[in-house]
Amino acid sequence: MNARSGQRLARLQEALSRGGTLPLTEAAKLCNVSEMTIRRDVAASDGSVKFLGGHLIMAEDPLYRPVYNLDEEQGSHALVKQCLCQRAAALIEDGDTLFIDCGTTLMPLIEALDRDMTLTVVTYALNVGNAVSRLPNVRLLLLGGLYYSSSMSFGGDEMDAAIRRLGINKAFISAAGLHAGRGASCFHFHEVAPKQAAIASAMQRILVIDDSKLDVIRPAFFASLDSFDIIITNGEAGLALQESHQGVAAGPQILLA
Amino acid sequence: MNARSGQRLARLQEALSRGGTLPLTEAAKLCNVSEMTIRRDVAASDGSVKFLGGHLIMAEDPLYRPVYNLDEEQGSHALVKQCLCQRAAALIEDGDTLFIDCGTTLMPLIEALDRDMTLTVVTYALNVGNAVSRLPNVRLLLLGGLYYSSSMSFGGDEMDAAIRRLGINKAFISAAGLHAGRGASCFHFHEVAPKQAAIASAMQRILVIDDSKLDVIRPAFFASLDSFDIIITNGEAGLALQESHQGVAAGPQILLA
DNA sequence: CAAATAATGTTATATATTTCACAAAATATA
DNA sequence: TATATTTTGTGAAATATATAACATTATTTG
Repeated sequence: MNARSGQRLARLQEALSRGGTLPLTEAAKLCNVSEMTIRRDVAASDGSVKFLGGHLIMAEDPLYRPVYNLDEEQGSHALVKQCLCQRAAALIEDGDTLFIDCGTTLMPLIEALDRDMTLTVVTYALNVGNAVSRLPNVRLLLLGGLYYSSSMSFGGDEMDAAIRRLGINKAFISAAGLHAGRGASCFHFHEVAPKQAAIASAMQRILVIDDSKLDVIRPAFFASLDSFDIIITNGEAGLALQESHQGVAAGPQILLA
Repeated sequence: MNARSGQRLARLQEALSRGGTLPLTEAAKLCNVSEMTIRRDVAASDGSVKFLGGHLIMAEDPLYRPVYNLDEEQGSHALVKQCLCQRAAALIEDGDTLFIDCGTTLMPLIEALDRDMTLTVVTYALNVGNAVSRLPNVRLLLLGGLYYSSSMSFGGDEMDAAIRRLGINKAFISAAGLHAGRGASCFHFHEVAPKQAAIASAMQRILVIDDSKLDVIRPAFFASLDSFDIIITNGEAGLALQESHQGVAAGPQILLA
């Protein structure tokens, strides 16, 4: 990078500082040089500006960008989770206050929310918070605390009490395992308190869990099967669960997506 | 434009709502459809999203941009803010517990953090939380509550007490205005409590503010000039402030970046 | 001022993206 | 259930963009 190149880059950055894009042809005119020279300038720069389709744009710092994860875990079961969440979203009514649990299972639920409904979402998950923060008609209550990157969620002593103070209509709970006898379990112990608090204080408790997690046990148990009003699942194992609960008055309603 | 197309577009707009670009391949995966379908959706849309070099971007039309976009503010003084934050980062020591205020001013501070230091960061800002959540050596304490999209931060009754319980070494505070007589002010009233709590409980209070905000008054005052130990600023107005505090024993130390 | 070096411009080539036309699938309608 | 309609997927052709090699123009330096 030479002396003039730096000056040109500064000029281009200024032009881009308001956002938007600058066509390469415009950039070349602006600096009174050829398009090739602009290309070379950008290539030699620190990466603050870059090319995209013949236009210059400000490079977005990945550090600033919220985690919008379509991670590996989600990838394989993405379709299933989407189906489960569509079923779950149908339960939501205008004005509801929802609790949305951490993990990737319930992310499609946020996408499936009716944009015209006025809702309040309570969560202790950063990924959920990020997604919900973009929805204009949804009030977001993020329960903070110490961040656990393994589950992209927060934990802390006051969380339990904070959740119990809230009037939650519907609690959408996720789990890493569900066993007919032992109940629902998760990987991380800090999730237990908020999950239990949500189950305890919500009017309606809905477990959303795909069939790969049925008949599975994970280190931290947090609720019995009967703690839930509705369990939304799928597959063979889901059908088996549904049939075993046929006619049982007290237990949860099993919905297959 | 058909019914599903609208849903997909809404999802894509959400993914793009904070700026940045989304590769067509990612967009297709996100919606579980082919790239061609995404192309058709975008073509049939009202123009709020468009293509550029195989990536989706938000159209620069201000009509479609978020009502109150902090990104714009960030761009304009990005270079200045980076300098200020570099100066600020030099004050940080291994093992420190830092309070980082909301807004865009202190975002470059996160970038400037020494990756080898073990730190704890306390914040009530979602954008700060997102950025810090990616740093492996930094413990993140995000103070949650009701989300205010205008400042990308949280507010709530318990925040004040929560902050006062913490042992904060250094509080990095931002402001929308600083006036020699009236002190520091910000736009949003919900920021007052956490800012004041941080100032009250921190060992060292550092105000980071660019010169465009000097001699400016904003609706919510939160601290007098003397509340700060260090003020990091720049420019002519910064120099004037520094000279007026020359030899004053009690007041804050003014650093120019 | 001429040789050497650096910077820029031009052209051709390689690569990627966009468009188009049609086939396949899904959905709606009779 | 069969038929029409809509929606989506695929691959080839057209277009645009990115890269690389070399020619040209400035700039420096002895």
